[in-house]
Amino acid sequence: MTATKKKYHQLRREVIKCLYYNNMLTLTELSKLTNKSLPLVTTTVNDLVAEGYVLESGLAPSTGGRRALTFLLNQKKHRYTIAVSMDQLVTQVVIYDLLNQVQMAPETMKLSLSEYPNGTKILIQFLKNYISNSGIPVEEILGVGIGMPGFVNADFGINHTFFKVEGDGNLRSYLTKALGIPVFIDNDSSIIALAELKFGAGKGIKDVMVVNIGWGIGLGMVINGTLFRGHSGYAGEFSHIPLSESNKLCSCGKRGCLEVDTSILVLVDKAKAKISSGVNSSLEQLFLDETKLAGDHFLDAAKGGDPLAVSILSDAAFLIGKGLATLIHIINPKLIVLSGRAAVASKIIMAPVQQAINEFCIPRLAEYTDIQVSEISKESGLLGAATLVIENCNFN
Amino acid sequence: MTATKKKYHQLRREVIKCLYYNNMLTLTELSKLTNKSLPLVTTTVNDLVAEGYVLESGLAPSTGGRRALTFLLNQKKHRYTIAVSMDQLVTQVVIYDLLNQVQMAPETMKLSLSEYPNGTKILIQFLKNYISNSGIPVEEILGVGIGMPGFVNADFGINHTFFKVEGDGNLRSYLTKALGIPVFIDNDSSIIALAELKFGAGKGIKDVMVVNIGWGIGLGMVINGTLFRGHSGYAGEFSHIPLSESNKLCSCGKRGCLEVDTSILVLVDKAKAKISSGVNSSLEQLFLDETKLAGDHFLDAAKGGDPLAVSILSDAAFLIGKGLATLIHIINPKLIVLSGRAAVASKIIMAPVQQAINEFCIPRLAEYTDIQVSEISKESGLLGAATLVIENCNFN
DNA sequence: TCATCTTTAATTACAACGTAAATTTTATCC
DNA sequence: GGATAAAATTTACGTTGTAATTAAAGATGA
Repeated sequence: MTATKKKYHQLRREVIKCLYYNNMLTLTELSKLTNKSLPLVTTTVNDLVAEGYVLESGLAPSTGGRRALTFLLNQKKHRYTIAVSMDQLVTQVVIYDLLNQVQMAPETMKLSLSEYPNGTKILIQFLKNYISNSGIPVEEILGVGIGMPGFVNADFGINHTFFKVEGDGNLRSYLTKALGIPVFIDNDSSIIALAELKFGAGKGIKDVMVVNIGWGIGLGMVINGTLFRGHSGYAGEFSHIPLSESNKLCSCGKRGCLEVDTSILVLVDKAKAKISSGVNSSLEQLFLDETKLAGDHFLDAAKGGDPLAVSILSDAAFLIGKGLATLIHIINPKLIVLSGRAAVASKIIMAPVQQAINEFCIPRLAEYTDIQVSEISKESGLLGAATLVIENCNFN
Repeated sequence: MTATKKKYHQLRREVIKCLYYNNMLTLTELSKLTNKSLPLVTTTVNDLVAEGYVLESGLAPSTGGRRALTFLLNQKKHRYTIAVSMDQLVTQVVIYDLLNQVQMAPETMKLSLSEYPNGTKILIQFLKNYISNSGIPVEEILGVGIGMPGFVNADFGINHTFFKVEGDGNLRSYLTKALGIPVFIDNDSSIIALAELKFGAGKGIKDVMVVNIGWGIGLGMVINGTLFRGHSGYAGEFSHIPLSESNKLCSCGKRGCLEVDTSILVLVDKAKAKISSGVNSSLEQLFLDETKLAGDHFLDAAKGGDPLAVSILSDAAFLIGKGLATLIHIINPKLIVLSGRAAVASKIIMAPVQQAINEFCIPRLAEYTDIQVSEISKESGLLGAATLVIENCNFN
């Protein structure tokens, strides 16, 4: 392909992405978002309309002069993304169209990554079933985006922690081959940060830190408006910074890691210990119901005001706040978003986090960083995975 | 000025900067460095040669084909930078030409920023004298670059900690007016990072952290190849992260700050306390000589192997290493450079820093980050200040 | 030692792109 | 309802980039 043609395809992709993130745009807006001239954007959009990728969608409301034509992505072009969101215990999949509308009810599977270190085949079968049940032809699927825990190098497509594969160790190419669809993988916390950046509280903000409070503590970093991964792809290893005074041994082999005192799994253990030592709590009953994960029971109880759960969660949130104080000192971000499973208990988390920041941050720094709880935490794993596909696929 | 002319001037400036950083370049190299086409770079360089800014400098050694013409900046164009490097106690100034060759012996002045909170006038007089003694006409001076401690917003030209000025509080415009030369200011640690990025160990590396170990502990961050300042300009407040177990109160009002146990001023106090409690040390004699700062005596003693100084400095370095472990977890940089006054005692510092990193870092992360002691620490404050001018002036 | 081939630089021609002026369309004001 | 103002398109032209061409140097081999 000639250099000129490559450039053209690049702009074509940029235009599609802009419409994906912003739904409906005028030519002037597209020109500004892509940093390309209006004449060039105009011809590119015309081509995309002719191809069927983009639809003309009536006139924009007047802003005092001639009304602009608006454009949006065409659902009837039948291009879909498969979004997969994994955590330590649960894997979820859904299929979206280009407007991020769900095409088939999401499916969930329990898959404990530490129990099934070679769960790759289970994952493949799960995805194959889901895709074939959807009835959507493979050639209409742009790609499969997967957010997963572990040390993931997104560029090379390797997960150094889970889903080890034989040969070159390249999980992405292995899955791509197995499914017959382009697969893109990234760390779950990076994926959540991507979702916040494009669709959530971080939209349009340059420096955003997204904390993923779940079975572990993760951090996705947005710096200068793009996902920051560090020199070798492992930036944001927030959960193992030396911080806590606790002496408990972490899975990483060190003591004092943030994760040891703040992951929801640990909080559940703490609650169980308290209960068996005689403390009364609604959790005692809830934990008997095994149709739901203990961690989710715990969060429900905290949200419902159970004193034990609230107390344990508050303590953890305070420690996380202390970690965030360090982050604020180093990065000076505009915004910190609290997300992940624990975000449902937003009211209980916010106060101690803010309190810790007040206590451990220089006031001048603290005042420049907003703290928010994610409003899209329940779907951000899937939305981010879909975004990963859009960012990387070819739109052929 | 039309948009076209602006673009032309931008490329002109880019070419001059590239030659400033790389000394001697061919047209092909310039084209790659500026991301501009060869024809365009060729005409731009020809214009610069005609103007006298750039000199043709013979043929490059052959690489197997036709030999390329090389170009370098023309000293005889008579354009100079004034570089000012300030710390809490000492201010230094020098005048460079475009090849960073010293035009007049540097001058040093003791100026304690905390004792003279309004030292602005002293600084102005000092610089005026130096400039007039140099005999270089003002119109040949491209600008004055100043690296100074404090919360500095380089874009707005404001120092929120020192040198407060009346009115709009804009130190840069105040100094520019007083000196009649464009002035550019930045935080001293950012300046040192800039110097490492352009002339030191960080050359060509994308993610570099530069630690400034001096009267305090500073951090200059290079992320994605450029100086990172954070959302409101205060990124890298490394010295006040909650870390140490010490209970000493920091100047910032908190306890446990890194600075409380690691700044050279504190180390001197520790040494003095030990000496008066009866410990023998060569420092006892050295501290009597007041022609040199106590901190420098301390570093000399450590470098010379004095057991007391070595022991105190090693302990501090270990704590700094613990802080760096946090930094590595969050940023995952390619390189950490240890610089500042303490860099002269590199051999004593390196071992405990590395030890702390081994102890507090996940091995996978630690192995991806190199630690080095700066080789240009003695002049990096001045070099960086000159660079600040080159980065921001107009070359008229 | 000279001719030819290979490699890299510099130049040139042409196509792509951006800028800014001109034109069109719409809304608002009188 | 017409004049005016504002904003969106279109057009024309100048700048920039791409790629082919020419030039210059070294390498190779008879």
